Amino acid sequence: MGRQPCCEKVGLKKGPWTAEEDQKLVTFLLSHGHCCWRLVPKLAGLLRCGKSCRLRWTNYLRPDLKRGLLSEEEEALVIDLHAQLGNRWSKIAARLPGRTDNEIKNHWNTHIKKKLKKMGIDPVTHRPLAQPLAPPLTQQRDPAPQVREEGERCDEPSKQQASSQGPAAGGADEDEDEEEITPASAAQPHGAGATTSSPASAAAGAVSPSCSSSCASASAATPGADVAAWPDPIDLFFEVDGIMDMDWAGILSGCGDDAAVDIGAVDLFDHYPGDGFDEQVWM
DNA sequence: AACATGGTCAACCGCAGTCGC
DNA sequence: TGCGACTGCGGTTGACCATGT
Repeated sequence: MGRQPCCEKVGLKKGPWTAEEDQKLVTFLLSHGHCCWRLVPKLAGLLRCGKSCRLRWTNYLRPDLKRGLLSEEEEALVIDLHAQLGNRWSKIAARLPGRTDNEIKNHWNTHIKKKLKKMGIDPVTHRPLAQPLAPPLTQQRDPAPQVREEGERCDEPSKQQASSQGPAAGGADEDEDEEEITPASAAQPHGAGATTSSPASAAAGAVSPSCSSSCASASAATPGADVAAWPDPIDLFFEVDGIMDMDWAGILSGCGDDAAVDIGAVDLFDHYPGDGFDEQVWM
């Protein structure tokens, strides 16, 4: 369908975002939300395309983001989920509150892949590298687990819970996840969910407090590594979400093309005292 | 100290999916 | 039903930083 580029590429800025741009975007989104990304840059007074704004917001500016390396538990969960879902980073990310698909994807490519290879596991199929295709089912089911057996994984199982409830137990969104098992998973028996749990089972759900610091943080932020208990990321996520329901009509009507809404007066940090949003960053 | 190499991560690109007309 | 607009996703790129020589 002959579609137009997401934005007129002329005159639009590309590349790294400046602090000023970030601030404009955040200020705008926190005070007005976004109705359609296309309009955001215009209204916020940015020379970026909407797509770029969306990306910047979701991958970096969202106040609920956790920064820093993935904890071992999170990593293990990612492996587990990857075994079931394949490269569906967004779905995987959905199970890791505070993490973005981009972040997970990067971490997978730079860290996890290597680790798995080192251990002789094919990061794609989650099976032993040397193993010819189509090994017996029994064997297929254990990719992730192996990882753990190799011992590199967190001595503790904690994350497992997540996994255990993760996809399988998940609930709500499970529906799709379950049916949408990917090639990888295809390769993998799909009972993946259930099975995968192997890891999970192995882990046996006991969240070991011992788990590294990261663990702590992980669980803290991830209420419980317990998916069932996971806050709706959405809940956490926003208060801001409310934003998305704001009176756009008003805003839009109030501004023409060139109209960069006067958002200067808004103190965005008022919305996010503390938590994930570090005011310092902006100053 | 200078250069080369490798690793990491933010950002871009283009396609696919969804929705409304 | 078909088309266009828009969003979301996954793959890829490139800049920056750290480490090694």
